[in-house]
Amino acid sequence: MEYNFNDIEKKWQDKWRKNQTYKVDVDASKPKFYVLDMFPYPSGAGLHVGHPLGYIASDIYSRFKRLNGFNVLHPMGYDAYGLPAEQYAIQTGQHPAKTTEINIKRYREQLDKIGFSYDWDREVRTCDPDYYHWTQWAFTQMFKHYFNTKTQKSESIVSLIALFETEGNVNVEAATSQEEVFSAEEWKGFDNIKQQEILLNYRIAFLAETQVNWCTELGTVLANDEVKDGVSVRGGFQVTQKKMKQWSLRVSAYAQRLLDGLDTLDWTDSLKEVQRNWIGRSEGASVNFKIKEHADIIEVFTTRPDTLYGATFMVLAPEHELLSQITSNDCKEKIENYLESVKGRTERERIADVNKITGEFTGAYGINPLTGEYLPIWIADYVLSGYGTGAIMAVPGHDSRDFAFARHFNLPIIQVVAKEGDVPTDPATWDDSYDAKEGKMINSGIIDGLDVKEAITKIIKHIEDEKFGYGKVNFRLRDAIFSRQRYWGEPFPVYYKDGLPQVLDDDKLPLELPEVDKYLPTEDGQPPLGRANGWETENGEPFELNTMPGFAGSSAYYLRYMDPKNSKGLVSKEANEYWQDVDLYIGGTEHATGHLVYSRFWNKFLFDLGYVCKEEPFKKLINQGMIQGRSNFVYRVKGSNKYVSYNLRKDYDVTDIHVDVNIVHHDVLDIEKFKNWMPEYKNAEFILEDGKYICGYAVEKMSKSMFNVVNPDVIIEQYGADTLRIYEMFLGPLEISKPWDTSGIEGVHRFLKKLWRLFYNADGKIEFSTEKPTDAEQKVIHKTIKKIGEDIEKFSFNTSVSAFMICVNELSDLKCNKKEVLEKLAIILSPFAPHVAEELWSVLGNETTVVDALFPDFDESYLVENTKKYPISFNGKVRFTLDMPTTATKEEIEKAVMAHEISQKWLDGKAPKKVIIVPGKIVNIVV
RNA sequence: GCCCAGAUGGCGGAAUUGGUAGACGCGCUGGUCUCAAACACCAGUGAGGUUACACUCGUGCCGGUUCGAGCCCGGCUCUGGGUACCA
Repeated sequence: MEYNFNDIEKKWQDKWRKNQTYKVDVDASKPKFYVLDMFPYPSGAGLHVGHPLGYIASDIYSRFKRLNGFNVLHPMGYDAYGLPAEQYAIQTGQHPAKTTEINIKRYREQLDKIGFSYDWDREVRTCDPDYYHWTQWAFTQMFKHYFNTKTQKSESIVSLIALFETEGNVNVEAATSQEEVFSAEEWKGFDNIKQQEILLNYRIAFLAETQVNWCTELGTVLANDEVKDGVSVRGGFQVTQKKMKQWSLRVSAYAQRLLDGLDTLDWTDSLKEVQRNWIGRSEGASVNFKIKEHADIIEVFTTRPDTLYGATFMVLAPEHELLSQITSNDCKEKIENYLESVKGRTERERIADVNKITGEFTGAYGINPLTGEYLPIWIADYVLSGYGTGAIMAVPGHDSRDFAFARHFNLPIIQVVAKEGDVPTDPATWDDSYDAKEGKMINSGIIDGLDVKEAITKIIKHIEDEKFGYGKVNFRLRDAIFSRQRYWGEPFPVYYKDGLPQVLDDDKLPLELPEVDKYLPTEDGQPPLGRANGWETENGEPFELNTMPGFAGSSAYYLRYMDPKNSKGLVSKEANEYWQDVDLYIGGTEHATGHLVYSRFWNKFLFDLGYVCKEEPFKKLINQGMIQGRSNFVYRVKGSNKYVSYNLRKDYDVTDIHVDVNIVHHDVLDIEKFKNWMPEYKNAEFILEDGKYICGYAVEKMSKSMFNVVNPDVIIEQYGADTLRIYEMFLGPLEISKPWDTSGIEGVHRFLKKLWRLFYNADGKIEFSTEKPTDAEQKVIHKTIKKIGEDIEKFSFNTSVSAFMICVNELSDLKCNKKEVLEKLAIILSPFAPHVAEELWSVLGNETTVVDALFPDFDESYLVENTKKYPISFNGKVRFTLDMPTTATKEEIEKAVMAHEISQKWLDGKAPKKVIIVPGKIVNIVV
């Protein structure tokens, strides 16, 4: 029998399905292992060969763990809500649920062909009411809790109300936007509306005014990356900054815990670093500045309170709330002009434009609390309203942005820190500020002469004693805006009573997404849900019109997989306590900040409430690299329909044209296929080299427009899923980006055919021997078992594939057909090539599936070498090799080396200066 | 700008973490088989050099440490990714 991969793969996929080979359940008799892929958004384009890379890696690891006796949870599902489906719905009128369903079906067909070991009974879809029931439920829980900063935990809003009733909010330490202080008596005196407004300031899920990029034409809020040059990327419509009531999640409350948790995780340092930067903890002080001739106070956050004596001006964000009150009459016009000029710019644009220094003087002065000096107050868009207090004290001597600003507007610069050993110089002569946090304080009153660290401690104490500020830790991490003006997302389980939001009771969940006539905003600018008929409670209270964002459904899906059919809760206690957390999570780097911050937050919240037993959801995480496309080009001679081959193109004036990589083989163009590819090439003429048309190539993003997309289905049809799986791994290290070039796949395919011939003789008959393997055969297989086991644990799958090739090459050379050896080979190969391994395992006479076999142990005794080929080098250059017994002593080795004739040549009669012998490694002789 | 990762044959990539650079595969060259092709198999393949050896050079660039550096240290160049005036 030939290696007929199509039949074999279909046969085993059917059997696995029929026998429910990959179904898993809680099983206390076995240790658990949870392997998770980042679930995909099912796009209309289907999968290309880049997508399954991570899935194949995780599948190999899952199968390996199962062979080692673990009960492996390895599920898959779909992140089914998303913008493309909604856009398509707007264009075609088709319900996004319908197109999503079609896309999912296509994804499933493609995934099934690759032979994954997913337990499909556990599939989840974020758009399924049985699933988003629990997304909505989690939201209602967030509505019903607040974050106690003293205990660093989320606690019930009911307990908060009890506190208010006994002592007001004076002693409450909470993550809140509430500023007004009230007593118990006052609280009791407030009416229900006032009380609800106050509570909203404490809830983890809260409604707040937020600055958003509003696009009137599209009737929606846009993300920063959907806006460019003040207009929407899609459509080019005007975008303005607008304040809107939006649901937000108080993610920032968890900033410290999100930071601390990183230390417990087995993630790469670079990924942890990205998260740390995103959370952005900084220590410093909050300082209050009085304003000349005004009662108001400007609160400022600084990480350098030590430089307070060096502050020479202040800067407010253009959005600062005190701006209109403090602006002097003669400056009003200029300030308004300035505000007009920055209005259209998004935060990202303001930040990105480093070279353009803009700002305007308000006419007001702050008062330095230490010196009583007047500091002119400016506004500038380099100060952001979303960070700190939206106001800074500017210390141009020791902050490079302040320095640039001071230079540009001719503001004074004072030196207050001098580098150890340096004499103070005139800042007017400086090219840049001195930002380093080291040196001695000068010109600094009570902290003069101290070094920076001491100065910070002392000045904070002073600020606190004098009551114009306090030491403070600030975070960059902001609360997550949770409202979207879209149709295709989870509806909020929220209705409005007297204009105030209330959440639905648990027994009213899920609140299902209603039908609408069009997927567009209403005429008066309401979100699409404004079109739904009867979108209100039984009592006529209107439901929320916004829907939830993409990250809502992906924040707890790993928990749902543990218990996907549970109608009583997100996950049962039993299932959660068994599966606990994700042992291995594989996905792309693009989720390094968004998804991985939000789901950690979500999980910590559920942990506080006692619904999950682990505080961190993803123990180990690996980012797979991107598969890039490898594009091919043809070269058209300008002004003609003639195409010149790659190496001849220099003699002509040519245009590079992308050509479909699927009609190019080893960079040779299939001319007939090219002529039929598009009508314009029908009558193309060619200038060939050696009778062939050679194409050029380039590594680019894999995309339709580059004609370099390769579909896994096509590869599978031609070479089989096992070849695809192995080739994807063989391309290079998992974490690294690398180009896809179908050319190399034949080597992998040849390897599988060669493997097949170890089992089948020249007549195509299965033939194996039950005799004991020879030592040479044992050595080959045991060496491979060892290498494969180690490589899989290191996720070094490309080197495992080489090891398999070497193993098959060596067994072929030995003409080995011993059952004992072949059987072990089938098992260790099965995670990589499950179909062919299963087939070969079964033809050896096994009745059970190879999936349930035991990964063989290797026997060290077969691996012992008794001779070592020593490289003998002179002055570090290898001149010859010498076989010595591994037991040889240094003295014996030296004697043998010195006696060798080539040594005599290199010694040239001289005595060696030094002889270095590392037993088992090398010999080096210094002459 | 900052952070992270990387740079090794014609190509994808190996290298036990300081010890024979280029495993494995692709491609290419020659050969066997075949009427021919495909498949398969065998041999060769970093550059220079030689009939063949010998030998010389060689892991982005410059310098250093070491008996010995692709790997460690200092400085630079380039590429990819992330991030963004975060006070």
